[in-house]
Amino acid sequence: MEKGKNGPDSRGRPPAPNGTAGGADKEGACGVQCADCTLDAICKLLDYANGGSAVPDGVLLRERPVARGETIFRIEDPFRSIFAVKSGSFKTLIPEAGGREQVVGFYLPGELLGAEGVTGGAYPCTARALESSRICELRMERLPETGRPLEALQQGLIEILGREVAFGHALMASLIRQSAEQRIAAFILNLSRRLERRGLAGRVFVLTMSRADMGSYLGLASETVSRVLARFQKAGVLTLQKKQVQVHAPERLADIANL
Amino acid sequence: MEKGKNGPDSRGRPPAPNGTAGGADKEGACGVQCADCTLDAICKLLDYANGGSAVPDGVLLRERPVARGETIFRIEDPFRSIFAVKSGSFKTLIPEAGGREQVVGFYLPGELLGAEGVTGGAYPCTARALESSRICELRMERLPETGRPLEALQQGLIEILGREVAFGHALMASLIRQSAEQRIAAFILNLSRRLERRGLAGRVFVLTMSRADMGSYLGLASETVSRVLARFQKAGVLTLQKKQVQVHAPERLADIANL
DNA sequence: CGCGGGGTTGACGCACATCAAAGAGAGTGG
DNA sequence: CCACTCTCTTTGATGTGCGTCAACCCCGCG
Repeated sequence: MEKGKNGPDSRGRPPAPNGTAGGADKEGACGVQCADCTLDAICKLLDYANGGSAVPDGVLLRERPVARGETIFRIEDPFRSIFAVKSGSFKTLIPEAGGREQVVGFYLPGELLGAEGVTGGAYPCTARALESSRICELRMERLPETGRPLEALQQGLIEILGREVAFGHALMASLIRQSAEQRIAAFILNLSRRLERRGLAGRVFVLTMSRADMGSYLGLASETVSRVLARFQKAGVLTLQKKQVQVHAPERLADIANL
Repeated sequence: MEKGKNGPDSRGRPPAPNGTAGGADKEGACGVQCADCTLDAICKLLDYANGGSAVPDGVLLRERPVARGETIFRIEDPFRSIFAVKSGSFKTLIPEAGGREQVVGFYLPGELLGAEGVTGGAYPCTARALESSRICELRMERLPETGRPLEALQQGLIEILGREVAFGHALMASLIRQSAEQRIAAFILNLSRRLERRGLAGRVFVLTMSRADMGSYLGLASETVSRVLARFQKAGVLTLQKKQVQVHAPERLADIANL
């Protein structure tokens, strides 16, 4: 359980209208620095890290705000860009019969979105913001304009995709065959670790997605998610008030998840 | 219809083999030509396709035989090579608590094994032959010796990994939340299509893995796999004798799987 | 103030895991 | 060539985790 994709972010305030002009809020506390972003290696390569770039405009778009509920790409859209989450959180989903949607991933600050579309020319899923967020966009189709050697860029991509694949395997192993308690324990723990890896708070954070989203992702009914979380709270493993979780005993979660 | 799980692309990694019937494994009739192998683009690039290669020996090892039950790489082994299945079939697995093992993938002729290890420097799972098989091995660490531009090789890798990721998503969507019948129908159908894509027989083939392996992969008990297959047979959707399956009504399978 | 969506909680039933036992090959040894 | 063992498969009986249905609560919003 570990690698990849799912999760919320650690912030706490749901929706700010639009562009919380950063300051008065804790918005600052919940994003990642470039140094903690997965896209950083590529940004640096493009000389974007220090601003004085000779690269044409429009190849890398920095820090665009995205409103809660906004869709940044839709399934079947032609593949254009890879996105890095700078703050906030996203889910990816696949439409299902009957108008339902299956959540296939959650993305936290510092993680990359859309790399799955690099093959096949189209995105295999839809990506939607769970709260008001900020993203960087790397327009793949315009990379050749930069005149940079592609080799290092490709190397970066390979790293990213390789991690996704390995994570996917581990994830499958943890979902299939596990009880509801095990899945949810692993999920919470996973979120916690991913946040900490980026230098964010991993013991106290906000579950930005709905119980139904979690359930869809974990293959459980939202009622079950609710019940299990209540059980965890009763057992003193964590505390939750509304969407905010505080993890008291990560080791007990690990134990439940049988890691 | 609900989740479409395999859609247009359908690559993947489930299981199955094809092959030889009967008791001894002869793998003659069930292999793929180089033209149908995923590694082919890279082989060609190395001039291996036509034999007259200036590339140092030992970079690409061709057609090594592998005995049933043999392990070609183990979890945590340092990453060295990517393997292409030329004939036979493999499973990949992750050890679980309690000595059990979780099957995370099946690999058929023409498919690639081990690409997941390209990141992180180690294989994230163990790969074992389900029957006596043949593989080609591409030693990644020695690629630089070839003096070839890496760009095209990398491009190939990106394609491969991208497909894996997309497939993983679709797979998750199809496993989570589906009934035993749906999972098994989708599984059989997936095998069938993957075989056909490589020019092998997709209506009659051999399930080289055990029911327990299938169950592990699909998140079901082996008894359930057995029962469901029997039910399918009774319904006239397929016939099975021993490990050999004959699919009579792929469209009914698709219907059950709700594709 | 009334409406609607998300969350919690309870009752009920079913699909599937688990336990158990018997049958079918396949490999081994005498 | 025939017992013997071991593994894999099948089939039956029993139990239970969690999905489904339904009611209710809480909160934000128009």
